[in-house]
Amino acid sequence: MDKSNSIRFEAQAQIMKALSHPTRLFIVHELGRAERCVCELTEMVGADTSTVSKHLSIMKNAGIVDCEKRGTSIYYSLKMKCVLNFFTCVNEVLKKKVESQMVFA
Amino acid sequence: MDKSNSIRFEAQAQIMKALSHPTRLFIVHELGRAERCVCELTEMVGADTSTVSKHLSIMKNAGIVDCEKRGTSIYYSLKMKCVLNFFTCVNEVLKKKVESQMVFA
DNA sequence: TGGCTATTTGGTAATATAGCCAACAATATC
DNA sequence: GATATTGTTGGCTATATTACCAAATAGCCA
Repeated sequence: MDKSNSIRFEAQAQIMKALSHPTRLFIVHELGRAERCVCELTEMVGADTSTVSKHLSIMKNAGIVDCEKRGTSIYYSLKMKCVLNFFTCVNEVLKKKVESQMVFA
Repeated sequence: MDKSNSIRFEAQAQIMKALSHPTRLFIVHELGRAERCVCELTEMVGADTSTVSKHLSIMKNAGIVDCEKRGTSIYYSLKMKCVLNFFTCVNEVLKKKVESQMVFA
């Protein structure tokens, strides 16, 4: 693994990491439907505002979401649209996992 | 976020987490080209065998890779082929990030 | 100005992850 | 059987992540 590749894999890993938390996946899922302000997401997630804000900031830094201030609120939107396609792929893996585990049930 | 969705997001997050480490991404990339035994991967990665073995075990549990014993060695292969497409998506995000950071350079 | 509302940031404790070494298991070879 | 080769697992330490609370910041409106 040479240096430039190692840098690339680290950058990719950072994006994947930003997508590796249930709450963040929920938010991505929700933003795939419509943009939302922090307070709406906070309500939906059911956690502390600061917690949700931090999740959003992680995804913003990773380039997954974008935000725009309008009035009092900050509206977040999904920038990385292609991630939605990937969920199909992830769900297939999950389906296979469930099936293979059924063998032992 | 109702209960069944929360379970689904957690399951998805586990798969994403298994893909959130540079070394594991390197391995996925490599297995996308050809199957490899642990010793080959260990050599390529340049870490302890136990470290590589643990990375592989994490991905195996997640359903991302598969393994088969042949002769003395255990060959790992990529089960979740669709992940390779996703890298295109991730790389686009990276490209956008680099471009947007250039504005401030 | 002063008080709201919306959001971010810092601090902290609990938990999870990563990597190395050592020990173990399985198998092949002499 | 003894020994070498290939992988996995347990133990340990260092580091990272998460979630909450409290405090700071920003903009709006009376």
